[in-house]
Amino acid sequence: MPSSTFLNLPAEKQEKLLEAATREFSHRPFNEASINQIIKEAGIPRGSFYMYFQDKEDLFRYLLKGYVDQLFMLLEEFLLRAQGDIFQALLDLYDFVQAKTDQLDLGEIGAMISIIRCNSGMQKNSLLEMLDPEVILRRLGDAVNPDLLDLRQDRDLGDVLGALLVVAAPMIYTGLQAGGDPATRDRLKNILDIFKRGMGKKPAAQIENKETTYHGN
Amino acid sequence: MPSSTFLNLPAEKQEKLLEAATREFSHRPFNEASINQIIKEAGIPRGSFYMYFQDKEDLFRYLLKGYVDQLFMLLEEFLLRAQGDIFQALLDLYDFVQAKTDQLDLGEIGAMISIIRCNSGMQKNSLLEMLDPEVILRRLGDAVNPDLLDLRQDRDLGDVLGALLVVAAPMIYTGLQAGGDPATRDRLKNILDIFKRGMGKKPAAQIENKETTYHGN
DNA sequence: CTTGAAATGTGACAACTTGTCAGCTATGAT
DNA sequence: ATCATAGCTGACAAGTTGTCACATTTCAAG
Repeated sequence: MPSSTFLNLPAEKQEKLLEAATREFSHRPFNEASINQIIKEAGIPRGSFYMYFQDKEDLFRYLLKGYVDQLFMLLEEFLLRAQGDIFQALLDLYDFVQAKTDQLDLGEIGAMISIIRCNSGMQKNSLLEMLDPEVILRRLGDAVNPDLLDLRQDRDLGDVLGALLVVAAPMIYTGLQAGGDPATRDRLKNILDIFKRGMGKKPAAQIENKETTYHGN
Repeated sequence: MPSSTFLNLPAEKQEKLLEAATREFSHRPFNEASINQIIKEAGIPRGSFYMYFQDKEDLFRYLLKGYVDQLFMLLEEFLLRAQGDIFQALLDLYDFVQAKTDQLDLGEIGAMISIIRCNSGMQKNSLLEMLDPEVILRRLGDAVNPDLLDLRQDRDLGDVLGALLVVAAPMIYTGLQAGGDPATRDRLKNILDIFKRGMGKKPAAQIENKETTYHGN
């Protein structure tokens, strides 16, 4: 978290730093990104930087948090449009992000995508850190239509949303990396369908003997 | 990947380096871990280190890969014991890892747990990187009993296993961090059950017996 | 206005870090 | 005994980070 000192700064100065940071983090992965470079470009002295943020990680998280917030807002919007159908909304989000990929320079989402892409190696899943079920439930719970889901306990909505996002999030940026490979979208769709119908064998087709054929693949 | 030079080294010397690295990485998170410290402790000169590994990340990945391999082997073993029931095997793996937590110093798994714990901040999910569906399918495909699953296309087994591991893996080390909080195990069990039966609303008539084959404890 | 204490800004600095490279030594084939 | 090859080495340049003593601004009270 940035210090109050930073938040009290004129908005213009804040943005200059944040922009410089975005540029740096979208060109070099976290461990290679240089505070020196950022402050040089933002035109603030070294000492000041450490007034504002604890360290590089502090800055990185703050930046990413902002972008993740935007993603959540997008997902919320898609949920509303799809009448609370979370499966549909996730596919819509995938398509939206994918479309933005081709026009990277367009606004905030583009910047986020660059950062994620560039940090896909070691830091790839810093994003996933933010997928805490509690948080998800608080943010999306109201936008989801529970009538479309098979919920049997209070906790189920949180568990379902958590699992969905944990699976969908990596696929969304796998899609980014593959640059719109339709196979990735296909897989996302297939997995969502499997989640919907369940992966356990249904009684109708149940077969009792196990030792017969499951060694050949 | 380490160079062939490293792999040709006397096993004793290799281990000394790997052990030193394990110690370092389980005390400081990746970006703070120091190659200097590692080589000092392993008693090899700086130049040599760069003969063996490309850089710190190269070493870290190699180390982690070894541990992840062990986890896969464990999961495979649990699969065999559970007659190919992947849901049961994941719960068994959770319990096994959890039990080891209380006795950290016991062997390789203990070391792995320390590293994961220490790198839970920024690098938390480097592990997840290794959860590529293709790899999972190749490693576990044969040990899974497909008769227990509702598979409708060739690709479904890979997609199902991929999704299961992506969801279960973070929960397994969330459990680690919480130090055996029973709520985490409960949640894992609940999510697995939801996956089995499906999260989409069923037409009222179709709801039938669910907990037949699965002996949850 | 003046004063002075609190908040903020600053850049030189010490203590690291990393990867490289010119030259060293061991190995083993001829 | 020779020599090429592979492996080993540590001093080094170029970079990194976080700190701290000091400078400057802000602003309320006298």
